[in-house]
Amino acid sequence: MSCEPEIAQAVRDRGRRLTVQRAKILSALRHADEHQSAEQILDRVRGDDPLADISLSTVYRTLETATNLQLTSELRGASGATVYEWNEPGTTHHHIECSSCGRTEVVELTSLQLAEAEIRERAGFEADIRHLAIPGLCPDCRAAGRGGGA
Amino acid sequence: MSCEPEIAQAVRDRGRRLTVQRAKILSALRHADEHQSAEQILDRVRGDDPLADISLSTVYRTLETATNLQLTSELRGASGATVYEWNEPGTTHHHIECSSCGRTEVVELTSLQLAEAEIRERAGFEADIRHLAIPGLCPDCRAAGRGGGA
DNA sequence: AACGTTCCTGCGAAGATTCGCAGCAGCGAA
DNA sequence: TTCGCTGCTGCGAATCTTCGCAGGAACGTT
Repeated sequence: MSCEPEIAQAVRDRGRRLTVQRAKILSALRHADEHQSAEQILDRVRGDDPLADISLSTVYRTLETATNLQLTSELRGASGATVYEWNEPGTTHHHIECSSCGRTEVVELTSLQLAEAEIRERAGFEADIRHLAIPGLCPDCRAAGRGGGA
Repeated sequence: MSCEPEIAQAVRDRGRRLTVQRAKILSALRHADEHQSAEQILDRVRGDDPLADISLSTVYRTLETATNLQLTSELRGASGATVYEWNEPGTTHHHIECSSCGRTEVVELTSLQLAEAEIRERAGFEADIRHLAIPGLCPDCRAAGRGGGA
């Protein structure tokens, strides 16, 4: 894919080594249209190149590294599933997940930028609120009276 | 402890059964001064009553149930640790966690209430933003140039 | 106080994620 | 182009969390 040089650049610019494994893992995630689990990413890598034999540990480690480098985001949903997604630089969006049926929706939230400022003031932390998993109740489950109470 | 009737009430009010296990687990968490892992809660239960033999599965299940009932909150930090805490009714606070050194800080954030309204408008979800784990960089690590870039 | 219906629990197994170690490979220097 | 340092990978083991099943217990009813 044509964007691989970009990925390579991004990794090296941050002082890390570009390995074939990293290139393939990040490329697979980048070209996925939605968030992916570690296992799904590995399947994609193998689909692109059946000879690629990358271990699952490496997938986890690469994604951890890339998340620290802010190339990707890691979302640990309340349902227990951990998924990853590529960060389009400069973009922001949040995942709201129904705690009753598990459905997730992607939303852009401008009000969260205020929270970053508030955190900086109150705790001195430099918060990174670009991609958050927020629990909630979807319209259907709310209408059906699920969640919350009995 | 004197508050056990309260816990019993809270569980029964929500249509669930009050078992000795639930009472002990929730009581242990309620009296802890900070968030606890499942293992730590089990240790506390055993500390209070060495005869108590509660399985770890039950701790996990009880906390899952209690979280759905909004009696407790579950925080899955970016560092991978999952911890639980008792919800003081009507209170709100957020955990900000340094992605470099792992230190966490508790902050009250009023600006997040705006986000609930924004989510309701844009996605129709009823978000529950009372206890969130937010990634960030603590002042020390920021000063030391850790995290973020190279 | 006894009964029956469900919900809960404990156990063991399965699944998911992280860790430790030895060897390989990327990248800068010569 | 070759060399060397150090970071990265693969593997297997350890840890954490969830699941499925069979038996036991809570609560409403009688």
